[in-house]
Amino acid sequence: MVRKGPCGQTGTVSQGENQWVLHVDLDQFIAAVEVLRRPELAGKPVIVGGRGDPTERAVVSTASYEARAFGVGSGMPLRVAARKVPDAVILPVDSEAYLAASDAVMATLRAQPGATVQVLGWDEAFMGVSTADPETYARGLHDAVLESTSLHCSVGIGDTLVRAKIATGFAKPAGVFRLTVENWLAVMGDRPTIDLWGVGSKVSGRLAKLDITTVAQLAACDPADLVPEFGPKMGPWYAQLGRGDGERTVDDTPWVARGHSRETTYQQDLTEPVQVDEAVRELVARVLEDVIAEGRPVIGLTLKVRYAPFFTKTYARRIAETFDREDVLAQALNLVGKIEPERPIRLLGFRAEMSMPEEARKGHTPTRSGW
DNA sequence: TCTGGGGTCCTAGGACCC
DNA sequence: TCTGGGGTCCTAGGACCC
Repeated sequence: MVRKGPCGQTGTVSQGENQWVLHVDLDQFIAAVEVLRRPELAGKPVIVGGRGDPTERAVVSTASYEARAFGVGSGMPLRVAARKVPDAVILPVDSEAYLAASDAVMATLRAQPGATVQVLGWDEAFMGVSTADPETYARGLHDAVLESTSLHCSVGIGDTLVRAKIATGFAKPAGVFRLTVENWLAVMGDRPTIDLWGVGSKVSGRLAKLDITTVAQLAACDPADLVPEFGPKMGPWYAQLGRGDGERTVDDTPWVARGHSRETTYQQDLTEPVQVDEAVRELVARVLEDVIAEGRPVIGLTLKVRYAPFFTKTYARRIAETFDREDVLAQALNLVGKIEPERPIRLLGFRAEMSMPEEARKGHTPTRSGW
């Protein structure tokens, strides 16, 4: 499915001063962590999702290779997955275990000499390294992670963050792949735009309406031509993405959250105002726990409501900086007044936006740092 | 088959001010 | 009495990522 091995590039190193971006991604991270602590699961179809109960409203977080062979993938309703793989082992999500494993992996990456580490999520990170031989460095990285955590990872090598990130897809499983300006079009040119990091089904569809279906076509287009469809920022940005260009520097500035949110899908739709009131109080309390732990004032609130079956509305409000529990709760309950009565509610979410320290505003974000 | 939970950023349109 | 144009703030919604 994905190409493996060396990319066959020839000639000189393209990077000045041997600076490289590596993207490290753990293989089957969640399933691998579960198998580590229950070795008897090795080789079996393992599905992790929700509370591990396939009769509940929940989706698959990760499926092992054995389960994927049956057509199970992330995001699929747990109920459907269970039907596809009748003898699957279905496990509840155990975030704390994954976080602990993640911390061990990241500590190993940071311990590499001369490395700058930018964490992207539980199971992946960018690394900035200086070396004349990035492939050897990458294999050493795989071995170091395996030795310290018993987990396998794949490593993408690139001259930009975007190329390194996409390269990892060709490195899996447990391999190394290099993607630079020199082989970008040869490797990616004929592929559909949706293969790009940051292009999903909607954007690839809108690009197709402009007769842009491949990465090569996107790379060749005039950025200005995309502005009418995508706006002044996103238009040129998609064109740049098509070329694989973008940020080249790995930034290890600590990440500062813009806000915190909690949301819950109810196993039975809420129909009574009393239930809604109670549910919002509970969400607000959970969000405030996180906010108070950070010690930063709240400046905005958003209430998200999914009316059954699948119609979502958000109600937002900017507020005067406050740190007061009762104040936030009162204003949240005020937003509840906007909810349409008489409609069953399947999901409620609550988000608090926090004030940002001026110097942290530039701090990178976990998922869009390379943009 | 019936769709989680935690994030980020962008855009459009209305309100308001000068 | 009716109206331009620019700027900023706010709300709602959309798209994407892990």
